[in-house]
Amino acid sequence: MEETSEILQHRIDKLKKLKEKNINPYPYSFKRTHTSAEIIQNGEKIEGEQTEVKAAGRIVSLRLHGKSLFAHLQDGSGKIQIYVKSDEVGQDKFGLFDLFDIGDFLGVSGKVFKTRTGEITVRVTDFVLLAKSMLPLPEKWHGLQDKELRYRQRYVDLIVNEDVKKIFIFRTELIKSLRRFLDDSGFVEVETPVLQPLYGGAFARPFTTHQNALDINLYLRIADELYLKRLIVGGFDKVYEISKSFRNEGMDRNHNPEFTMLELYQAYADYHDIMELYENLLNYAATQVLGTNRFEFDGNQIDLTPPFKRIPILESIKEHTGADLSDKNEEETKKIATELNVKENLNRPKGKLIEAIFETKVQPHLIQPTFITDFPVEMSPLAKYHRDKPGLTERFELYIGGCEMGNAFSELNDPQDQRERFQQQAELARRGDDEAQVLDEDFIRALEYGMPPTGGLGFGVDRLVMVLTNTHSIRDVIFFPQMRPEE
RNA sequence: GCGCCUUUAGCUCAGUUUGGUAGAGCAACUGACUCUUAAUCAGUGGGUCGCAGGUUCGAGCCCUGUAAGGCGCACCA
Repeated sequence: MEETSEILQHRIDKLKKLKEKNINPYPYSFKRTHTSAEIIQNGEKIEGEQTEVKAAGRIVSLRLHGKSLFAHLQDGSGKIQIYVKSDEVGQDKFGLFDLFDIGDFLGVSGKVFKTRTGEITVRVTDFVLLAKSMLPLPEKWHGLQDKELRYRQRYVDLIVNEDVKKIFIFRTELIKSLRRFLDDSGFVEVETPVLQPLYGGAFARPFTTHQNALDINLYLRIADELYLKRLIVGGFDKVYEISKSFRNEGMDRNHNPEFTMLELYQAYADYHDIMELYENLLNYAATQVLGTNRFEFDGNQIDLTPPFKRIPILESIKEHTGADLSDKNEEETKKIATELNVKENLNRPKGKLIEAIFETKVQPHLIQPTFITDFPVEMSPLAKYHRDKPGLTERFELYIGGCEMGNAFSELNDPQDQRERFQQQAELARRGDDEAQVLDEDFIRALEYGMPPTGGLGFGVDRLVMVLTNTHSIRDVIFFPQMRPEE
């Protein structure tokens, strides 16, 4: 049997007293005339007038003065101060505040006035309890600090930490502006399966699940790519999807097992066209949401004015290390990696070694938006061979503030080549790479019907939100980040 | 996976070089107070010190294990 805490017991007693007074602590609705923000916005205009306003919200502060009181009500738009006087609402009714607590929802009617200190306030003539709160809110000036509690009980975090809500509203506005740009550019927003019989389009371990009706195992998608390209085959010229993907891998401040990706595909375009599209998309979205295309991330001023710098990956390595890897074999590349003091596992194919050198020696320096292009073919099984450079593909990644912000290519549309790339992946899988991509016969069949030349792009929306809001943990841009269950 | 750190009242935190009756502020409760806003004033209650062991006459503190979380590294398009 659980012992009832002192505070909870007080609230249970208050609830009982309310019911004895025939007051429903959980009534059904309240007709507002104004939000708190609207009252404050129109405050000067309606102040002193006879117009009655009705507002509602959660009591977040309460200052009792015997026969009068001040409180703040918090609603979705902000906070509004209310002033309640015993002789205006009646002594009995005023006494109800003995049964109210910070955290309760209240609906009030009254006229707007300005206090001596200049704050727009509702002088309450009537009020009604809208919902009783049974648990105390965190303390008023330190708020809720404990990260574990903030993530597990995001609802409390949102009540008491104003900036948290701002980030999530920013997130929504950003996604809206991304949609607006793509919609206005003739892209069609589509939906493709989350539950897939095969997974593909990225290197990652999937989550698996089971469908009872068909008695088959299914995977939660790790990317939308292969289905969106099927739609290009089907005759859509420009498609995009904003959706959750799921990767069964480690979690840290840049990775949550489920995250939001935006993928887009454009027929008759190559990766040069996609670079242009992407830099314009980012410049537009940032300007729409921030009001400017310049912002601070991690102590650096970032400027999103197109065009972004473009540099092939091997040249970027040469620039930052002096090492020219273009004509080196696996053994020589390994030697160079060792000399460069790259501390990662070096017993890997050349492509992986290049990646490792790039990540440690180049990536941290890519502060201003930079397209890194022309990746080795073994790292890019869904990208077309480079039209002039053997062994490389027409692929780019964007980096901003040292963070990877997307991946794109001239999409491979040669079905025979695609089959060979899948077979190479199968070889990697046999050698123990559990993130190698699996052969998708139906996807190859789609390519065999013919896919036009196509440029495609995918990027993590969460990370874009992080960079634009100068946030350093993905958990701060996802409402309910993955946590171990309590107890 | 490895290393470091955190865990004490509803919340934010103290708790000492050297183990000796569990502390503060806010929140709560009682009373006073009709323009306050960290309201003020007087008083009161509230603890399985994450959990389990160990050392000790005695552990919030020392030791071992364990759980959750954070940070860094590794892994990871």
